[in-house]
Amino acid sequence: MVKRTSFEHDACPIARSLNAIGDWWSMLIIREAWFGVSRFGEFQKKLGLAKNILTVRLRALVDEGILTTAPASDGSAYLDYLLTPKGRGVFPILVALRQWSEEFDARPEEIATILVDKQTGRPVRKLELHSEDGRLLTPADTALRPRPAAKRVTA
Amino acid sequence: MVKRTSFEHDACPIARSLNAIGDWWSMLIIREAWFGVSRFGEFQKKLGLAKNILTVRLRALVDEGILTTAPASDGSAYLDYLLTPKGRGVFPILVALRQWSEEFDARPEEIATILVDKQTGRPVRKLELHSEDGRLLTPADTALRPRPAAKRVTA
DNA sequence: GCATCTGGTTTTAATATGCAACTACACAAG
DNA sequence: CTTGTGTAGTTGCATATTAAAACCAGATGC
Repeated sequence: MVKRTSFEHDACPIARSLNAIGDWWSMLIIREAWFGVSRFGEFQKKLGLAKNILTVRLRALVDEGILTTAPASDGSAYLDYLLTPKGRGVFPILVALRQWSEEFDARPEEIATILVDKQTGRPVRKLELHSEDGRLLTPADTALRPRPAAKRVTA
Repeated sequence: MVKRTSFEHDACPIARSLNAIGDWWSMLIIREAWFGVSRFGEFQKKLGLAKNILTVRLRALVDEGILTTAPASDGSAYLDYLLTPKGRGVFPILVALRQWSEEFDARPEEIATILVDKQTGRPVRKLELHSEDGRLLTPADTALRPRPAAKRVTA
């Protein structure tokens, strides 16, 4: 490849996200972490990926501040990989991916799980985008604008 | 790689989504298509990716039903690549990725654009997840459950 | 103290990526 | 009709990244 294109300095926030979590495994690692998986071996077993890849991915996720390593937790002096707030912030992306599959997948019957409201056990609604004043927005109701110049902290 | 792992038959909807649009370029192609880009050369110029890669990606996206080719549109008898409903359905994922960057990126000042409500020009709210009966849900309010057996169409 | 488990690293092979050069076709000008 | 230019790709090759499998070291278990 000569060099995998990096979007680290791209001005598009989507590209920047992808740069951090847009590869095949990172998102799935975050998904597993979401489910409470925290140990190297557990990730490896559940995802079935090669250990060297897992090593690299975990390190990258830690570098990006999406995971942290905690010295221990269950006694055995090994590492726990835990989601940071930034990592937990990926949740809407996971939900969006999930809902896209649910809506458009060619074989939805192969999908094993559904996301439900814990309180009622009923499936959740689709993600909604609202305006500042609370109106439900469709994609067509939105537009992109240049970011306003950074507002200086009043000093 | 011996073989790039495929999640086509994975039961997890997140993995299935990633299988379709989880690679470096596909999401960005969809983003550009969202902005109205439809021609091969335009994609190539805006994204700066190699033409062979673009060819492969576009074909894959067409195969997956995310894009369609329309015979023409502006006169010149070339192809237009247009989003299908499935492709437009990616919008929430794009928004989620964007908002994640906006919230957690280490250098948010480098982000060039913001998503606004067309009507007021004000930034949109964060994506919201609601229960069936309208309560706003936090990640902790949700759980995964096995998909109920497919409901047969009453026949 | 010896085997085994966990958490990796190293080696090697396969695949994907990217660049550049080349082809095919449409359309326009001369 | 011949040449020229722009679009839309394809092909070939060098290199990077990914993956599998073997290997290894320290901790644990017995």
